[in-house]
Amino acid sequence: MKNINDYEQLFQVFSKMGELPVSLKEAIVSNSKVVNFKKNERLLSEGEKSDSIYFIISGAVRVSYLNKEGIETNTWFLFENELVISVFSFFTLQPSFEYIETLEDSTFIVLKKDKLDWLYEHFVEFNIIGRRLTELYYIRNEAQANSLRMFSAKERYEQLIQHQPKLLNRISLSHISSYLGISRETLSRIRKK
Amino acid sequence: MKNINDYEQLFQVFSKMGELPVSLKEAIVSNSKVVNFKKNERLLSEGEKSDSIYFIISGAVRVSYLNKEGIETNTWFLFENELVISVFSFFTLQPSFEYIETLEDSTFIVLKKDKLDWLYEHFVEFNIIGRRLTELYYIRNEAQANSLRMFSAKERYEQLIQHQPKLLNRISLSHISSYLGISRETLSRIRKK
DNA sequence: TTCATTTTGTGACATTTGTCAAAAGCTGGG
DNA sequence: CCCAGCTTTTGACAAATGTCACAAAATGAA
Repeated sequence: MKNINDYEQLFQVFSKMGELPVSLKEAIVSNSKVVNFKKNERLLSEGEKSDSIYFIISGAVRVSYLNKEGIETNTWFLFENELVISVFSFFTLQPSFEYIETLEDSTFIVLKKDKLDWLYEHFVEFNIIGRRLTELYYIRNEAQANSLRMFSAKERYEQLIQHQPKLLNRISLSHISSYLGISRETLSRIRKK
Repeated sequence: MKNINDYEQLFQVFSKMGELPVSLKEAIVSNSKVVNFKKNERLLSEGEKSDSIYFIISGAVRVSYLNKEGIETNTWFLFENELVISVFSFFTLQPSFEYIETLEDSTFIVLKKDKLDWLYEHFVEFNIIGRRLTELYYIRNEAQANSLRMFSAKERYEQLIQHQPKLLNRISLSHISSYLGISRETLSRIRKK
């Protein structure tokens, strides 16, 4: 089932971050799996530990949680060639308050955390790649926090159109509204203008 | 001027993240400096590149930027035993939109980015420490973004009292208000109740 | 202590955003 | 093609938060 070509995308992403010797590539392949999920299936539920990292070969996912009124709040949308974890749970090993769900039929490479740790240990240079990728996702996250602090609902929507237009094609507006930190109705009214 | 004892705090923080051999400790000392800043001095201004990482031995700083109306917006407050950079600028090497300013007289260990990269290169296990620290700060940042999306102004203030009460002792309310993403006046009214 | 400066609090009002209920629009399976 | 179920839009109104102007309080230097 596993096909070496499935890994080409992953290797390209990793190679941009640092040295990726063949021995490390082989170790990644032999420690991971390729899995398929249908649309609206869960990779992770609330209360579980996020013990796997997913690389999206194709498809899309959302990382979300239920706020105190039980309303879905989306914190991330991720697409092909991106990595998915529940940041808090994965890094702290504590149960997740978030869940992860596919938005489309999707194919992933999945690597268990203990295997990842094993790779970090046995291929010390792999820590460079891990560090750089963490930095990149961190920057994206910070941009989100700043945007929420700094801009009005309308401005946040305009920024999204500018910087992440593909979201609008692939994600429903109600999902986007909670990502922007506003209500469904407010987003609808912003768009009307 | 540089005293080996100045580094004890830093070494403790690093040691919690991973192996810190003596040779690496020595390399850190010989590649960094200890510097003092008075209250309200700038470590970094807008437009400059954040090319140094600061470890706070004592004191406090804020990371801030001016929003489009020219109003200060604070994104981070950092205290002793914490590390300070302008995340975006430091990781991307692009000019910073943020500035970094001391809130109190402060003492730092300062390490230039090129020296840090040299350390990462020559002590590969140092990447483990760097990766883990990046993960920790990432988690904190994500908690901020979620809080801004999920909670009302009042709730965000209550969370701050619960989780970071020391901020109230050391930081002015007007600085805290922009950190919480609300106006000075609204924070004042929330507090009255 | 005194006074200038900075920070914080208040009132009145404007604006933004949320909430609830219902209508309209869209979509995929049969 | 049609309908059930989902998503989006709309209206009316409520609540939260912002803005401006100014007053009060706190702070710090002389």
